[in-house]
Amino acid sequence: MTSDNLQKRALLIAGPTASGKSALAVDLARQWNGAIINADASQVYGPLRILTARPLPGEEAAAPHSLYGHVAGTEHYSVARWLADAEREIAATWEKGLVPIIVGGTGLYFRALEKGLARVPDIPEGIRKFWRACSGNLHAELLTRDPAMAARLLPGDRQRLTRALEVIEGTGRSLLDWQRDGQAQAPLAGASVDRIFMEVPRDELYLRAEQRFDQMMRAGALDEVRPLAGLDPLLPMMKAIGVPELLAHLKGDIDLDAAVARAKLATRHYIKRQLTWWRGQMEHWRLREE
RNA sequence: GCCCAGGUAGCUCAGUUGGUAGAGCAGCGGACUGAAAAUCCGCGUGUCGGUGGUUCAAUUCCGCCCCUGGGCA
Repeated sequence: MTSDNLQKRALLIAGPTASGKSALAVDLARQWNGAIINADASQVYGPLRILTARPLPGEEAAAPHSLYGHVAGTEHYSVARWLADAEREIAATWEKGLVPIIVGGTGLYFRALEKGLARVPDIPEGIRKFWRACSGNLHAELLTRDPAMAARLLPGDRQRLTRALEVIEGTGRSLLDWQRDGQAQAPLAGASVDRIFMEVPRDELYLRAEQRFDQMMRAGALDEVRPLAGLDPLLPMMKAIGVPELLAHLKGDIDLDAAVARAKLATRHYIKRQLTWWRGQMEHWRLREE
């Protein structure tokens, strides 16, 4: 029996943070004979077990889990790396005759999974570092090198301007052209896909997220963050909710209550952005009331 | 009880030499192609504590009352 003879299936579960995705994933993994694959950008980082609400060892034992905590905190993970990892895990899951259940809250990852991602060559490290460190007027720089791309970006959006600049310099072509070339990988093409978006009233979500942060504090979030103090604050892991806030407290800049309040606020803002993403980009998802 | 300082947006406050008011934060809406738990953009009518008076006009000036904080007794 080969996998070609079977209808390939996949289940996608998405939703804002604290909406109960992980628990549902485990339930469905048992029912469907599934294997859970993480689609949450921060949960990939090894050092952040508590603060990213990664599944507990007991939960991980209940069904196969992958792409959780498999990246070092000093690495620059990315959508492209995740997509490659996910593609590999999905294929391996199908090989074993299991149903991949992709669970997470990172909208961009799901977008890449379903619609693919432009195939842009790797940018030399030196070029990436240069633009990330550049403190000048990035929009003006881009305007002279790649006006078409500059026209699509706002002057304040340094992150996207940085990306556009490194691509035009590193490849000699506009990111716009790379994107127009079409999307390369689309691991789920040809598979039968079910999509679930966790629908929870916003007030309820905000409340749960705040309670969950208190639990994280009790579980030792401060100790989890303490060893990270010397790392480059520009590393993606260092921007995970709770990390900058708790580090600021450990440095003595703010008291603990203020740090906790800020982290909770950051979580609410994040939830709001997640809801906006799915409203705008993922209308084809079916809602599930939890 | 007396004196002083305040009572303006959900919160912290600014302001109007009298022509009914605006910042930050919160909140809300939006964008999103290799950092995405990231990065960015947009949205400000509220009995200006209450009530009487002066005035063409009061949130602004005056009287009284209520509330809050501080001080004196």
